[in-house]
Amino acid sequence: MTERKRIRKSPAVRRDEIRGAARAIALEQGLSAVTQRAVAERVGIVPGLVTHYVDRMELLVAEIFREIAREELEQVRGEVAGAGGDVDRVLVLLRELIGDYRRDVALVWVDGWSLSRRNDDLAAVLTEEARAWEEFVAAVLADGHRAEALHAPDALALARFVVGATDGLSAQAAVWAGYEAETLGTVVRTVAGLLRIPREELTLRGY
Amino acid sequence: MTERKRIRKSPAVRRDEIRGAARAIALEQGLSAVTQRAVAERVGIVPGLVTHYVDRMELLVAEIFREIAREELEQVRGEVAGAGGDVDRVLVLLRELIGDYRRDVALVWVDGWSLSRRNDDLAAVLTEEARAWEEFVAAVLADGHRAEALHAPDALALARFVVGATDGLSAQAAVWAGYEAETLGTVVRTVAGLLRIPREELTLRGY
DNA sequence: CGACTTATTGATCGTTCGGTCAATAACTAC
DNA sequence: GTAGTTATTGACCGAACGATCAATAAGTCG
Repeated sequence: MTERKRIRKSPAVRRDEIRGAARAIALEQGLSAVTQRAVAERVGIVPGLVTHYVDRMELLVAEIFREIAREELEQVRGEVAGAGGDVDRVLVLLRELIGDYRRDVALVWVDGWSLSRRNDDLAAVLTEEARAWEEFVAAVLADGHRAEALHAPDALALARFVVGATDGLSAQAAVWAGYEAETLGTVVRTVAGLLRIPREELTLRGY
Repeated sequence: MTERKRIRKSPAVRRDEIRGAARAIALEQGLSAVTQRAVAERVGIVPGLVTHYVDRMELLVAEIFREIAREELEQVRGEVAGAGGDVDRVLVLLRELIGDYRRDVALVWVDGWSLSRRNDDLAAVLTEEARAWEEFVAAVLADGHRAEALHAPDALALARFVVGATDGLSAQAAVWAGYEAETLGTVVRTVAGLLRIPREELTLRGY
């Protein structure tokens, strides 16, 4: 019925199609749904062709995870860079992490944590990306500290706390969504207090 | 070689053996390793016998998760109940959640989050147990608030924050262990600040 | 001791997974 | 137009999953 002529494409294009399909599946149905057959069907090719372009499926999953994590980090990085002062940068960061968090991406992180026990490639990528996040947040905090807009003597330790806490909170929100809004305020106030950001800075911004 | 006489046991005993094996596997190798065959081999029976006692495997996984989560909650509940004052109860709670957290249990929670997308029974249990945790933490905070030992006007919102944050932090620690100790101090100080517990209360306890 | 209940086995089914390979046909280049 | 390169197919493996069911034997009870 739906038998059509086989279309021959350049390896580069095919590779992109496969990675694109894998990425979409990961975001829509989770990392563990990224299977040879699922990717093949989405691209409209035969399963065997996927492995022809992908050494091992485990590796593809790991690379797709990296792609998604990097994308998110760069997006937040952009938002934060666009913010005005040092305090604003921190507040924008928190809003991005909690308020405007992306449910699909949060679920991919959860999958990553769970799968990394059996997928070594994924485990390696996971720690890399987590480190990248920590360093980014630490840099934002350190900048604010240098500018004396906030108090963050040990920026890295604080960053780890912020990243860990927000990860957990977005994971929660992702699974039983419902109270992101009320949580955002609590998180912002908490971290702001930790950073000794003056209370009036928050109130005049509506937190 | 290892063929031995078949041993016939009472349904109750067999059921316990199966649940025990499933629990051990979940803690040692993760929730997704709780399979018909793995459980059967561990008990020393044939795979078919497992399903004979267990309706559906998905349900067994969900029930095992509940067992593990409840166990942990009750253990922490006990520790907290044994603590002296209201402030101490909160500090003990945090120590249990972050410092003395159980790596295997934290990983089971991560697995649960990830698997619950495809296992509805598990998803239901997961939300139940998460609610139980929230309510427990909220109760501890509310008690402290009533006793005027700390400031927690909206105990449930705060509890959700604490649970979410500690979940994320223990998940992190579970995967790339290494900085639990330094994290504990940060978390304790953060939450203590949020609860407006006087600083001297912490210093004289060594935080 | 013999009969009955049922816990237990062993065999089997259908599905999905990752991975391999010869055969084929679509483009390219001469 | 024709030959050659190779992207693509289709047909396979073996392994692991959940699940079902008749046949069997262990323990119990009269």
